Amino acid sequence: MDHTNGLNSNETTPDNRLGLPSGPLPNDQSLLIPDVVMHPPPRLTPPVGHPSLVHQNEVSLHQQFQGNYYLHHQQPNPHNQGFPVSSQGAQYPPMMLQNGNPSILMNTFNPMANYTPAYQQADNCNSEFNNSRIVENQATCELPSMEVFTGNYDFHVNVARTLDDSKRSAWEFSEVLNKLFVMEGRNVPMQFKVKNINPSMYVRAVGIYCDPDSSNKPVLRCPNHLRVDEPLNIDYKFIDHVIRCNNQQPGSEYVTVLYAMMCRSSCISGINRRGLAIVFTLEIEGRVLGRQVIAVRVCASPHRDRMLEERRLSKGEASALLVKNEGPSVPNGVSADSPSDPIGPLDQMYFVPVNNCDDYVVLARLALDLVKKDYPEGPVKEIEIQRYQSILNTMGENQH
Amino acid sequence: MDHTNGLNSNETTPDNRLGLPSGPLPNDQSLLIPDVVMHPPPRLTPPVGHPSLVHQNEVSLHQQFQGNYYLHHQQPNPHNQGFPVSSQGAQYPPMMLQNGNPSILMNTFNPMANYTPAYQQADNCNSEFNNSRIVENQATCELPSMEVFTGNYDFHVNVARTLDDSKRSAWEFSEVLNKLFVMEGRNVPMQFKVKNINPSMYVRAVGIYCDPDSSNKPVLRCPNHLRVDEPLNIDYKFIDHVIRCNNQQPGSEYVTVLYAMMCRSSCISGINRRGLAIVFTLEIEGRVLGRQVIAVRVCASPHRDRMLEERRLSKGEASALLVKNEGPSVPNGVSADSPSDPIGPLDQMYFVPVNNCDDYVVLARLALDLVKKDYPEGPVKEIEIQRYQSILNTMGENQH
DNA sequence: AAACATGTTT
DNA sequence: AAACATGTTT
Ligand SMILES: [Zn+2]
Ligand SMILES: [Zn+2]
Repeated sequence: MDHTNGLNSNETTPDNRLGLPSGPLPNDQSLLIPDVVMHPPPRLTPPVGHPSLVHQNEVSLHQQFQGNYYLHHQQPNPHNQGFPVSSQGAQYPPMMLQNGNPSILMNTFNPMANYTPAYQQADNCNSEFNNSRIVENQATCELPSMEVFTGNYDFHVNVARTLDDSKRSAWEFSEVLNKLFVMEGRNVPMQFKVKNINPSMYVRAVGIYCDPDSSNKPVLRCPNHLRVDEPLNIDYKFIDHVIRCNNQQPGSEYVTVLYAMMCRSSCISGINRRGLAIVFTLEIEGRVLGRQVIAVRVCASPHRDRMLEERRLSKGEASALLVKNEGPSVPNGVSADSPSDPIGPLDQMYFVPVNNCDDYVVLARLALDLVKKDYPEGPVKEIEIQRYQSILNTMGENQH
Repeated sequence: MDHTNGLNSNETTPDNRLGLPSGPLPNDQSLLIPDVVMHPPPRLTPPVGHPSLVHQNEVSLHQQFQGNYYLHHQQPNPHNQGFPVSSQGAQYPPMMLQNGNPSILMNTFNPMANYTPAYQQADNCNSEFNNSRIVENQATCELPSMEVFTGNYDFHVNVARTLDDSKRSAWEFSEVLNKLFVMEGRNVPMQFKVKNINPSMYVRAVGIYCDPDSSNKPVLRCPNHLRVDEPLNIDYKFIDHVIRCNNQQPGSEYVTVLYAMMCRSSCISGINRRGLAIVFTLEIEGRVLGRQVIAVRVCASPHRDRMLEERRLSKGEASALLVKNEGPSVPNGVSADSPSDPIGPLDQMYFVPVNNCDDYVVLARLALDLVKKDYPEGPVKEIEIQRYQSILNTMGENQH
């Protein structure tokens, strides 16, 4: 099925109709809210995972968050969909270590991905964050990938267990369905694990419809919930985003981020009973390092509906259900690597930590040479070459 | 229960929030759409009904619509509710005979009614119609009366029977419940019978919640249905009105008007499952001549829901249902008169047809004298005196 | 028309 | 938690 015809659609977003603030680039609504102090990784140990182009130390997850670092919280980033005034309810709270060493970016970039040049709306960005790094990318494109891969940073997400063991708890997570059942507007703690965390990493959360007939459409709030007089819409810029990131909590084992779903799965003229998933991507500078997907149902009775769906699954009726309305129940199976490529795995980024300026320059020059030698001619090669030349210029390579 | 505190509420209407057109008098959205040629009454015969102040001929209903006359169609008239920017989803298609004889208005006016001076928004009015006659009145006040009375003009309304005898017809009418069950947006023909029709008469339709806790609130469309990109909202001025009058059909027995309900009874943030009724008032110059009330449920399955409610009624569960959600099931019982008063029945208007200018003036002078003699001192008396003096001025009473 | 889906009331 | 209310799918 070809969904690229969405490029020619005349879709408009309700925020325009309702006179919500829209800048010259309405698709980009990136936001950074004030930082929260967290802990940096104390030491780096050799990495595990993809060997190519990687020279890096590893830090165990137990040690990962023991220092002080900032966890930046970035708000929904709509994607560039190639047609006017259409946005996506996406959220990506970036995790940033502020005291990281300088690193050389050894990047493999998927030339086939729907990559959109970075642009930002200044008024959506917190000045403390170098938001030029947060870009539209394949995670926010018209048809975001739902392929799960943990990547070299062993990216995992886990829904925290609710403390309410009654049958009226605000959320329940079905392991067998890999599906979150949650009431509208209730915070759910999501726990992210990342090995070898880097200061520039962040997690992006993008809502996507499971049904291929809808998965090229952005997940936006319904007209009812868009009412500007809704208490929860006051003093909030992204009232059209279904996924809202409410804050984040530091921890020693993982980073916990609170997400709330601001529409029901049944919301009329909104999600409209379509199956929904959240795609979490671990990213750096717009490159996807890992991806996790969780199906979500936002409903009034999470317990009842979870029981019904699990019963249906066990009765073998799941296939009909999942194919039609819910989409594939987001297999928990994980591939450690992203799709392979002549020049190495795509869509991933690796970092070579160095603790002095001279070595940094030496490694950057080597990386530049490798790109010039190994990359096929094309825009990707040019971008990568520019990257290293920019680094070398900055580091005073111009001096001699 | 005292509902007058609604006067102090800070309610606002969604049309303001959504930036819909709102004139300096947002409560008044009177509209007249182009006239439809119908038939005038061929002759006048003596009247039946309330004797006081009535000198008039009667025309049988069979003869009533045999000539040519215009049936004006007027759109929802919001009421003045005594607080800012609140409007009511009201509709009143006026029936006007264009070739009627001049008449003296012998009016009894209820001094206790919440009468609001007439004002109009020029751009809402069809120029062919003297819209200064269509006013805010007690039918559009904060707490419109739901008392049924046929009045001296024997005002009756009847829901046309659907031609679709399947169980999926667009509407069904329950006689026992006096309740219309209708799908959203589907036209329902309402048949109005009026004895002794006068060219200035019209029918107003106002939606009202049956539950006293809500009956002082206007019946407005929900945010979902207010979307300006809804096809049915294009080129329509009153998208916030639940009751839409789609046209009217001449007939020899009665006037048929098509009404469509533009929200479901279940619409979130709108009717929100509250019981609803339509109050039809036969009026002239803002005076109420008769009133009929029909309960309405706008739903996806009119047949099923009618059966369920009728079954509930027969099981004696109706009382609980009706009191709580549906309100009194709008008794079909009818009183021919409106509440009595020392100077005669209130809220009704009678017409003395005369076929020459001189007699018209004589009768008007007599009416003036009667008002001066019998009416208690007060604003009502002043208004009535002004009315007759205005008539006499117009008829050249000034000449001598 | 019956079964189902899904929010609300009891 | 079960029953009910009410839109949708079969
Ligand atoms: Zn919603
Ligand atoms: Zn509605």
